[in-house]
Amino acid sequence: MARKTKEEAERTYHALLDAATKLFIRQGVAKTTLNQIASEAGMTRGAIYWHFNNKDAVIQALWERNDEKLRLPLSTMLSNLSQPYPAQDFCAAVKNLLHNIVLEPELGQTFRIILHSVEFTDEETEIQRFLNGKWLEFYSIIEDGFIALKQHKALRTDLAPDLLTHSLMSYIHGLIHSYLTPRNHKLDLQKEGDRLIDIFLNAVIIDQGPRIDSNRTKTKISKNYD
Amino acid sequence: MARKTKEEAERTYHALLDAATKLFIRQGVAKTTLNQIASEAGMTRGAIYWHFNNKDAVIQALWERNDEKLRLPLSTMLSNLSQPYPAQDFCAAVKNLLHNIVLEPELGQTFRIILHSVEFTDEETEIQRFLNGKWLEFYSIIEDGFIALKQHKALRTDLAPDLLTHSLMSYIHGLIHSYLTPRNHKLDLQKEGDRLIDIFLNAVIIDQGPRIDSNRTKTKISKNYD
DNA sequence: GCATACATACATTGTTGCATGTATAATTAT
DNA sequence: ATAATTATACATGCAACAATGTATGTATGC
Repeated sequence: MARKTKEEAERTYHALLDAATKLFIRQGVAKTTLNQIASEAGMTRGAIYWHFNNKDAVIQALWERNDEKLRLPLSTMLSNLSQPYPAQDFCAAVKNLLHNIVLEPELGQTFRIILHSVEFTDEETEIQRFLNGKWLEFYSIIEDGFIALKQHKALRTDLAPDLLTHSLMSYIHGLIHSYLTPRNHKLDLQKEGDRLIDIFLNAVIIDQGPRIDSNRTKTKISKNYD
Repeated sequence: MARKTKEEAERTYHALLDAATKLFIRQGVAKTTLNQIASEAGMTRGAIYWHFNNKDAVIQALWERNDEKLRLPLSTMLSNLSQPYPAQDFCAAVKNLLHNIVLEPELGQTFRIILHSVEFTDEETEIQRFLNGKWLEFYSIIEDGFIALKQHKALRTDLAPDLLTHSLMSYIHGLIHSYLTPRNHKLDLQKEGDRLIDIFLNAVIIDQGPRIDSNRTKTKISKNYD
């Protein structure tokens, strides 16, 4: 077929990723063939092999398309912890992360595909290496946040920042995973996300100057609920 | 070939599951063929198709073989919360769950396969339905524990038991996932598991009568490490 | 004698990767 | 400005393998 303009080519690129997302969500990565993806996008397999090397490269591109939607806000919010009560900002940054996933469908779907359909094996694959790199970026961002909190004496615990980072990331991972897993009894992250983050963070960080009881704290910290 | 005795047949059954575990961990479920599993176990595909219907059935059997190692201890511990300070037992039960995963390699490997290699799609597959059922069992066990704690006024928060259950399960899921994911910068669940559970549970449950500072609590609660 | 516990063989299907085709956009030369 | 050239953005076709499911064989335990 005829050559397209650069803009048209980019539109096909995104159409392919959209189609892949749709099919991956519906029937899984393993059961989705490159032919199906192409058809769903109104193309043939030639288009896919032009834009990507293989199916894993599609997944990788899927993440790269949504990466900065998550990383950028978190990074900027956590590196600008305001002075009187930095823990407030830290808390808000984490909540904002969940908000983004809940409010941006494409981001949520991409996250779901990554969480559920990428195998982590002992023989490290390329996409595995890629995702581990991305994970490490987030790890560093959050750890820096905890380190800053520690310097400002805003930590309630004596646990080391790296352990706190593992802990928080595990919690966030679990919450998102629970939210994105199709089950009858699902977690309503939209409604309860802020509260669930409050529970955890109240255990480790100090919200403002005076030590506050956790019952009263809850209403103080969460400004998004009444 | 000749027919085997029942004991021999059961040994092949387990040999097949062992082989599957080994290969799934090394190269992933998707890239592992039934032929490879059979060869690894010193059998042919005929043996697999005799014992299982397909690859998903192998995974399902893998979980069933390890299911009670997790569910039974948790269930018994959480349904027998001792009276003066039930939160202590609750905490111990959760820690014990992590201990089992850390100390029993087969259990950990099985968990890893389930976590990383089973796709959860919108078109619900059979193994998906199976695992969702298992998840619900654990959910109920833990929720019952929280309900009991609430009745004994051992909850520090006014959050509903179902939310607390989601929260704790997400956290545990995240911790285990982090521990079982091959990465350079991994979480040492063996060393830090108890501490990480303490952090979280101290935020929501009351350990014993008087309010205790979280620093001292750590050494009080964890009896398994010194 | 019947069911069991496999091995073996086969057919079928599908998917990947690549090679090739091709029409046009973009670029360069004149 | 226009012609020639080249790179682009796919479509199409093919070869090849590989994996699954199943059907059938078979020797033996029960």
